[in-house]
Amino acid sequence: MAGCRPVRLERNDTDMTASETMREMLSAMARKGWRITEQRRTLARIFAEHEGYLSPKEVYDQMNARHPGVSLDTVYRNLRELSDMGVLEQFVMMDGGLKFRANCHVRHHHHLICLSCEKTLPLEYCPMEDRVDLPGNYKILHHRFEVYGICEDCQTNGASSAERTPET
Amino acid sequence: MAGCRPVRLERNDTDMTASETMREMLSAMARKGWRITEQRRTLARIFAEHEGYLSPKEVYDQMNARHPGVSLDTVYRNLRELSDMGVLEQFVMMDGGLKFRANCHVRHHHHLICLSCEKTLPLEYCPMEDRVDLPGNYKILHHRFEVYGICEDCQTNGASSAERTPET
DNA sequence: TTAGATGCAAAGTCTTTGCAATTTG
DNA sequence: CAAATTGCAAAGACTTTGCATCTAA
Repeated sequence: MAGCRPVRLERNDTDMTASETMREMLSAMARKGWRITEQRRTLARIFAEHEGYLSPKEVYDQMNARHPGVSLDTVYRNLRELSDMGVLEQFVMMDGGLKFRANCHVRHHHHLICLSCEKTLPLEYCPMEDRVDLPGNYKILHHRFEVYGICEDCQTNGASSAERTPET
Repeated sequence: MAGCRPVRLERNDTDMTASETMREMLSAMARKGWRITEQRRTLARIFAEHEGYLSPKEVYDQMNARHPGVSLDTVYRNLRELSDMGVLEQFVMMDGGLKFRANCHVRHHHHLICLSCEKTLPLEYCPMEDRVDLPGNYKILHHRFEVYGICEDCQTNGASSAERTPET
């Protein structure tokens, strides 16, 4: 998907188009034996076309715009199930809010996240690869690395609307 | 505080004792013009004596044990205000749950967190120091780096009680 | 046809707020 | 004493659940 290209690669080196992404999402659902309902098709389209994270509410709003009448709980159900099966990445923002995005599973990476518009840019670098000096007696299971900032567009447009200081 | 020593230093190289930590917390409150109530004294003691994170509910339980009759909303109020003023570090766990700990403000660092008992070990390493190749057009504001695992004690004791897979 | 998906309404969890009563300095 | 702090109860935000109805395969 568009938001998934590694930093400093040209735009279309490894990109999937939105429709490729959408096809992938739908076939993942099908592989799981899911029925492809109108809503799920719409859901897939929304994430395929959006680079970055969306909150349940934002997804709900976009669903309603394109496919009026959906209910918020169905959106929640589908988001949860899709992230359980790895099609979406779930994410807890620093203020505790939930977010989802189409999963960039090309390779392990981290994100640079715009605090204003919440678009994300992948970072190829992973601090776990060799730098960290970890105690040997821990069984290491996960890690988390994110960088937060304001992207160029948002700096220019003074679009500080959604900008907020993370609470952590 | 005890949990604040950097990895691989001997236990008492840079430690503050619990009572030193407590004194610091109380004087920070006083500097802010706060009244030192029994509850706040108890709160300070709890965090001074605990290495690692505590949820609001855990704090509430410990408060009740030592000083019966506190109300949960007062605990929330004090936790929020203390972390606003930097005496406590607030933290959103990967499942969205809030946690607090006495602030190790000795120097910038990150944490290795046990998923079972939630004790934390500070990591001196910071990925932002030189390694990451960030785009120049972002205004970088924050970052977050945590490593999750199971500590030796919890591996030994099979104390997998609280162990859960983070949802992110 | 029928198992799976949805909408509705209700319940749950966690956190915050308003206000009167209490306590600290 | 005066102002800050607390407890209580209620409201809020967000998410999940139960169940009858509907629908994709």
